[in-house]
Amino acid sequence: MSHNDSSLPEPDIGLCICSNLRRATRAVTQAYDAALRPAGIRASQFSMLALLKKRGELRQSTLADLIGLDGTTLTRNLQPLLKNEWIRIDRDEDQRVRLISLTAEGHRVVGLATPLWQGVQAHFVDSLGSEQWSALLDALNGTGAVARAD
Amino acid sequence: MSHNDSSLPEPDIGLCICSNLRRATRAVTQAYDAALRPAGIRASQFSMLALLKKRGELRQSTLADLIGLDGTTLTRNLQPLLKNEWIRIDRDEDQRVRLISLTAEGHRVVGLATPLWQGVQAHFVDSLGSEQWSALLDALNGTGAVARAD
DNA sequence: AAAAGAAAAATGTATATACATCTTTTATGA
DNA sequence: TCATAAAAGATGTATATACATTTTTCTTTT
Repeated sequence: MSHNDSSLPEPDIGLCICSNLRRATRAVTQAYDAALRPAGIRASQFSMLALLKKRGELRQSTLADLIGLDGTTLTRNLQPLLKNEWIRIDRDEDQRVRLISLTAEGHRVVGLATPLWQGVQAHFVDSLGSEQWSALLDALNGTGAVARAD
Repeated sequence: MSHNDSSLPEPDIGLCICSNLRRATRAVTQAYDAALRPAGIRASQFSMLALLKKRGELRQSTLADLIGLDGTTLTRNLQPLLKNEWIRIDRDEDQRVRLISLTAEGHRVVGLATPLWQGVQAHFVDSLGSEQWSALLDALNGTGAVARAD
């Protein structure tokens, strides 16, 4: 068995906020993806489409801000949605701007997926209990705020 | 502005556990990646190398379990570590099994990265406060457990 | 000992993610 | 007006992620 090079106590990597977040996110994403699979949509895609349904047409950069996604990542993430014809991309008067909106197919898929989302979401909320659930959302908001404050 | 197709209240996607987790994880990962950049290593890579340093040689499948990573993902994630010669992959007596261990370079990089990790981790813990910090870790453990219980 | 089954990892394919840089278009300023 | 700067996206490149399937090796069963 190997030892530390110094006599200082090694920090506990097991408490790393980043790796704990990433591990939990992998597991939760798999659960949501599995629940949404009958609708042929993934969790990350559903969050974009549901936002477009709620807010209507959005600038691409606004969509990126709202989801907290790097702009270049959003450019890539829109491609599968386009390929499935769930969204439409139009130009603004300002020719630099792209306006994203749901197609009829997109509305249909969100409608299909929404009850599936409700089911898995309710399962998590019930299992956690509403107090740990809201503690989680609070902690995530706080943690994200710290990260973005840098 | 578009309305719901039915008169049922629309569920609030803003409270989706999955999308909130994913958003926070993106932001936090960017902060940890930025902090570790001077050592030439990413957060997800650091968590693997730090685990190997702590535990010594591990079976590939054990490593996957410990990080909570799909086995096929780990196969891919090991490639950059191999390319940088931070790890070595040996065969067990059982020729199906791969044994992963740190090289001298790997130890060196972990040593370089550890104080950087400590810095960013301390920043998050301080900013959150220890109570919200432990609430976060508890909630993440609970949530991950729910996800894996399916 | 040969066939069938199980375990471990790799491969094919698709999506998600971000940094550095580039292109296009609009706004500004001398 | 023309040059320069700024805004909005797209592209090149690299990593991260998982499902379905395949390959290799070992174990079990007959």
